[in-house]
Amino acid sequence: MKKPEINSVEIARLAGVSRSTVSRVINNYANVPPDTRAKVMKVIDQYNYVPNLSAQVLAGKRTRTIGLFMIETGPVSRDMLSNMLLASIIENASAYGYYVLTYILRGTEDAEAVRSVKDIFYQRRIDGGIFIGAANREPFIEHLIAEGFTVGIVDQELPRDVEPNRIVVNFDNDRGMMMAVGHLYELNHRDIGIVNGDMKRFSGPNKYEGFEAAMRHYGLPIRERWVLPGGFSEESGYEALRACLQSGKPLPTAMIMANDSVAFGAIRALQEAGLSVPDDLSVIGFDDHALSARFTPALTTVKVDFAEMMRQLTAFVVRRIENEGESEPVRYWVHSHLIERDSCKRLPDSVG
Amino acid sequence: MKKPEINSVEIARLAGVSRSTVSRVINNYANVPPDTRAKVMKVIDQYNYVPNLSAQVLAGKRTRTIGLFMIETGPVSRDMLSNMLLASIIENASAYGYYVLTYILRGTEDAEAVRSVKDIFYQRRIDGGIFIGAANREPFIEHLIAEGFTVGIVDQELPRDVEPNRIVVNFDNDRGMMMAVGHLYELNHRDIGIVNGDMKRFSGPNKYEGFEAAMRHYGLPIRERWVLPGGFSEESGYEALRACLQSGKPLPTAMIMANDSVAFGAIRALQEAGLSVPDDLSVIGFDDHALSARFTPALTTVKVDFAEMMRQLTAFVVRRIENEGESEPVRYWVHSHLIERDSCKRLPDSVG
DNA sequence: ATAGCTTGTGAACGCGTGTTTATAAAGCGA
DNA sequence: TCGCTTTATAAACACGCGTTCACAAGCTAT
Repeated sequence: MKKPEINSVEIARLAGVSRSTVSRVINNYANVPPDTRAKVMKVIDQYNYVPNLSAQVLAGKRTRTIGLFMIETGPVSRDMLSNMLLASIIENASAYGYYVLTYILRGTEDAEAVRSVKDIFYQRRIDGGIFIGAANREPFIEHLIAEGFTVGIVDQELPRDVEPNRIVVNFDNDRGMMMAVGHLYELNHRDIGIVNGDMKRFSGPNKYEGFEAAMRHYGLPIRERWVLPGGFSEESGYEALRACLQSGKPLPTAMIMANDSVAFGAIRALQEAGLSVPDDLSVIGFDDHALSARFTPALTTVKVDFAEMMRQLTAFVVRRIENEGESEPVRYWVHSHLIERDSCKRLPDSVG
Repeated sequence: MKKPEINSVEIARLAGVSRSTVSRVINNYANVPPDTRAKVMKVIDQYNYVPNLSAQVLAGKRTRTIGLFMIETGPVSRDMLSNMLLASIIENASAYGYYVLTYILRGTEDAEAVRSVKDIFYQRRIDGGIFIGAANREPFIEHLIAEGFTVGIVDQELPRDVEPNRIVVNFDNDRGMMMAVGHLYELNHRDIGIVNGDMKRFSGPNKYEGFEAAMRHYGLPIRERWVLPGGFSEESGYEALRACLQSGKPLPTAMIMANDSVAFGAIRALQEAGLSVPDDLSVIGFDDHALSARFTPALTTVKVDFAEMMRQLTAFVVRRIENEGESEPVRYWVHSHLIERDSCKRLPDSVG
């Protein structure tokens, strides 16, 4: 790329002032009289002068850049790397005058991952990082926090205790499960099952705990045969239901799925077995996947407001960046709400 | 963020050499003997030293950053901002040691848009830009090229003449249409219609031209009543078919849609009117949207290999960046191929 | 042994900007 | 008018690194 001919020295010369005066104008210092400021601004506008960020950074300014690290752990996070997440982070950052540098990370297990993220922080001097797909409590994150970086996390676990220096936004899975079970309860369902996500990763444990609590709240028993092991992919949902159907065990009247993809797979298995959703089984998913509204049957699901979540996360991160002293932990729960579509059926009022 | 205590001065001191020797080691200069290099490298590794990019840039190096500009023009480009595009650009750039700074641009009409892109180039000194959603020939792009920036474009138009300094990858819509019409022809369809995209934007005109050529090639007439005006959204597809059905005109036996979203809408309109796809009408879409495989009926569509397209585009842009002299125009057509699913029906062999 | 050459290395400068410090100008009270 | 304070501006330094240039040490050829 060709070099722009113009720099602050030139601007100063053209405006007939010194370079430091130009700097004071650009950085909105108080001690520059209106007429001088106007004079300088005129030249700046005329020549479309923009300060060189590298020089500014070298002289001690921020890069106004946030690293967005998408951690790739199988197909799950591919799905996460969705329009919503990225677009909202970029738009919100942009509103604060920050730019987003996106980086795809394959896993967070090896030392190489920590190393490459640290290198990006040091080499490119990004002001902060947002991590999608990493758990709050894993060593990877701990390392980065220990290094003193500003870190924002989309967490999937329940918080156990307060971690300092940390900015975390959470899915409100508890509430989501409560609404899902509640909705089914209102439709007179009493035999409710669940296809779990990966119980070692992401929202798996959290959602199951929420399910337990919700069932307890509504006074419903959890039957082990209706707690199906799963994952977060469509395949896992398909396999879970196929295995269940093959075992010949009776089905519940409704099932809650770890997410919408799982629901798609589960429904496919049911349909292949000649069963109908919602007539033979009611299904509720999680996430409100882009597909869900158009799926047949249109999927009832617990929608998480991702846009709002990212808006908050970005705001917190920017704020932390701009108030260097701060280090209080931040936790933000994003509301979820139920979207009723066609995959749940009302049962006749029972005898009770 | 706290400052890293270590810089090249420190490294030099610790290794017992001068700073320029450190620099020579880092930049792989020839005239440094193996033992000196080893000595320096050891200290570098030990302290996890990474050169400060801002300082490197200021001293004349590249930022190794590519700007990814997603132009937002209605819901279309929201759809474009998909996993595939972004992930492939990032991954490919990453393989070349480049990073991606993503920016969302609302339209390219006003001077403000050009201005903000230019500012990013000058201020952040990105090495090049990739533009998604901008047409190759619009003034916006011309401005940027004139400024001397390295620019890569995903184009939607047919090339008319050779434009210098330009890197463009194209959808192969002609071939796609040829395959779509050919497929229908093989299934004995002779009455083939089309729901056009926006004829003023993106691939609209290109696809229609391809459709014309393909129909001509197979010796089929184009009936005006089966050329429906549309857009690129699901709504436009729905409206197009609703209007068509309401007019009471007879339907063709098959229709090609501007893209898969349009097809979803069109199919919805047909189903609402009690018609079946593919029994009453065969439908082919474009793009192989994430939904298409799971849609009911699973949609036959022309798939464009976006990943390959982005791979090529990124490679070209990086190459252009690294060979500063070059300015030959680059054009690359990405192959498309037909994915047969369930939305097309074979008609009985006709009398002919 | 000396001139010429090669190889390795350090000193010094430049990149563009922010910021501190010194200086000049202007205003003010007596 | 003089000394003092305030205000405006310029000069100088720092940021971290690449690179050029000069120089020293080691080598070869005569």
